[in-house]
Amino acid sequence: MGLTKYSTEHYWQLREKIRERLFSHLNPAQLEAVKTGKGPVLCLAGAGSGKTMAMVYRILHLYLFGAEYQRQVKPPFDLTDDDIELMEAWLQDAKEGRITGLPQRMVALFCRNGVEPRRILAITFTNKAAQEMKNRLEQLLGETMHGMWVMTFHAACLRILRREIAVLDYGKDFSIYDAADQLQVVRNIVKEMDLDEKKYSPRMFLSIISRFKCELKNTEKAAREAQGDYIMEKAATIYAEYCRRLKQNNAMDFDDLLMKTVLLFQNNPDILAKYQERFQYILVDEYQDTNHVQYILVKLLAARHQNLCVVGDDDQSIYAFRQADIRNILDFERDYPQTKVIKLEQNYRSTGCILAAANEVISCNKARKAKALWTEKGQGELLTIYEANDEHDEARFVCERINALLDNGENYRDCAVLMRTNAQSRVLEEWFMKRGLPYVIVGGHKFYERMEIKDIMAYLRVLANPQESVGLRRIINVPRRGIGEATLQRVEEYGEAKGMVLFEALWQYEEIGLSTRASKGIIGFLELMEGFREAVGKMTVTGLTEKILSETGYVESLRSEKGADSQSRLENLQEFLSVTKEYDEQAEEPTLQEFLGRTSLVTELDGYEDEANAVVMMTMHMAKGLEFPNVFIVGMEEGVFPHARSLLEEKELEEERRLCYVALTRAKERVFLVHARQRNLYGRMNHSGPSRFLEEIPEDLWKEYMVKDDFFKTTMSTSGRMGVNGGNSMLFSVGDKVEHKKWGQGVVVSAKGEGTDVELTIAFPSQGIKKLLTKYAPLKKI
DNA sequence: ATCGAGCCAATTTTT
DNA sequence: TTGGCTCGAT
Repeated sequence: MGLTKYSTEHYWQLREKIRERLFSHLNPAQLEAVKTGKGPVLCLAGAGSGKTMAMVYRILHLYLFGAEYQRQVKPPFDLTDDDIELMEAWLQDAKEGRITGLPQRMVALFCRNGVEPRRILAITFTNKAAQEMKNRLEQLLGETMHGMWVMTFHAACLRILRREIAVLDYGKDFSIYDAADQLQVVRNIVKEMDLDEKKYSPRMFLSIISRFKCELKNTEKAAREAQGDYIMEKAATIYAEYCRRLKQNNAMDFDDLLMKTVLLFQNNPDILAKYQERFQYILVDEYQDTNHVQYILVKLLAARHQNLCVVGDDDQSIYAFRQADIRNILDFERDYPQTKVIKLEQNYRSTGCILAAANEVISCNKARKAKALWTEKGQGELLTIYEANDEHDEARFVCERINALLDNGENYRDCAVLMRTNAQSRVLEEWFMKRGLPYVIVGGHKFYERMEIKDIMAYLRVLANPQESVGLRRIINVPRRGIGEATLQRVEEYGEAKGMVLFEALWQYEEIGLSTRASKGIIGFLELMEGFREAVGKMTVTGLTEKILSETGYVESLRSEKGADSQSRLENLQEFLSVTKEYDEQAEEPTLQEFLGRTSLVTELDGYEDEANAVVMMTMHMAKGLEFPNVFIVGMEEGVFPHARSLLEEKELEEERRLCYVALTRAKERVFLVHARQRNLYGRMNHSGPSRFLEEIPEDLWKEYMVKDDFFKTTMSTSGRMGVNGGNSMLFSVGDKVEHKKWGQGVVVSAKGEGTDVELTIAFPSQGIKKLLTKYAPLKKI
């Protein structure tokens, strides 16, 4: 061991060469973002400018080479000739274009002069982004960076809160309420206050409450500021009651996770200091989307070391309605005077025409940081604008152009249809089905929002946290066990009077004096729950879930229901069980609590990519961060896009314009913009002119598409063919031979229903006749 | 307790 | 036009 042939100087030279080589494919701006490890960095990353790559490489650089690269006096003590040879060989390979990952040994040597992973915190908004970052780092390193936190704001806060639960006035098994749970609580309050639900919608109050929390307003402050404004006074009252109930339920909503973490830090300087010391290097993705709490949270954590790198694009801020505050990014330099501003303006995604159009549109906004994307790509094709007769003609046009693209060698999955609102998808879907074009809708209703999933989750939640009444209320009579609304009201009233939560009050069923039937139901329920309670901790989450599903009779009651609906619910439950199984197997120390925490912070978006080859339809909001060779933007009319609700306020209009910018910059090769002369909205025919955004695109960047074919060819024909999209995006017609995952081969006997909910009747020779929803069933055409 | 008719409102939604 | 929700009849 020890060095023989080589000088220490040689080691440092090699290391430097390797470092240069590793980052050699980055452009100068990206490189600067990567190498500026110390101090505040504002990285303005335009659309398609290689932002994720810059972040990933920045972390890699910190890990391997530290924040301030410098030659050390001594090489690692255990450096050997073999190591030197390894480094030389790697360099040789790299020169010949064979960079794959880094050899373990090299990583091990280098990282001794780097930043410890546990000092790094990388925050994203979505699980998907966090996962992607982790994956790419893993790919480069061939190992995971243990101790580093790469996660969403909410996940990070949840972890901190659970760790610091001791100083929090909360039980350690607190539940996390999602939007539906929140709404339920507000609705109950509004009802009890005898407010007219029509005039004072719970939704509105909920959004005001969310704003209070995001602005870190406590109930007193909210009440003080509300004085004189009737609605706000009511809102403040509801806010106070809402907080009280969540507290009583030992529950937090999404906003609480952030707000309580900030409060925790503000009230406990020692705890804050601990995390400041731990996270010496902080990265924040999509900084333009941060709201006030998130802003403060980051500010607190970064205050000590100021090694804060935020990445974002003010032009892509499209979540103001979720309290995202664009000032956070616009004023970053003011907040951190030492800031180094780095602009990533080279775009690697779109053609010149697309980029020019996007630049022109966004330049109409006033509140923005000046920047101009450029590309080395050629001009590419002109954008296409089509004036459709109506929404059907619009959909027809999209189908037709996609078919043309297909003849051109493009794939379905290379095409995306972007719209302003979800409702616009209906007509498009109809036409896609008729034309036999496979498509997927991204977004829409989510797995964890399905009734059966919410039910089983509610059981699990209540078992983890019996104080939790919203979940309890949900499942107490599911499946039916004769505990009706009237009974519940009485139990609740009793509980309220005695200061008990619902679950405690239930135990007092004798005191309350209920009907025999109700009592029997409650006893049955309590006995069941007792059985489950004993199983918590002794069984795996999967085991517990199965126990609940069978002993409550949930599965049985679904089975006895006929129809495709209950069938798909059973399948969803099966899917849920595979989620629990995966968790049980993969988690280091599986617990019910952790499982719940994890799943409540998960959404669907995390992986539509695996889907089959199909056209992707989604809202423009959902498209952020994605890219497609061909992008269709439909509904380019005043009132639709920009949306009618945004026309009054300049601010909102600018947000719509940013949305347009986001939509345009999704495209790599081609953009098709469609507006309709008339459109059926809410059952009424509407005539609106072309979107102002169309007028903002210079004429030399687009061409108008003219109809060549006969109008009658474009009207919908009612053929017997009934197509459907599916998880697999397949189309089925009567007579098709199909293969089902479980039941094997069969023949489609009939198809009925509309939209995505087409129910197929399929004859399986071995299993008999089954009714299935294509949407959910694991079916394949053969 | 449960189901169906009728009424009303109607963006976007990373967690 | 749709879907979500309330209220009234079984």
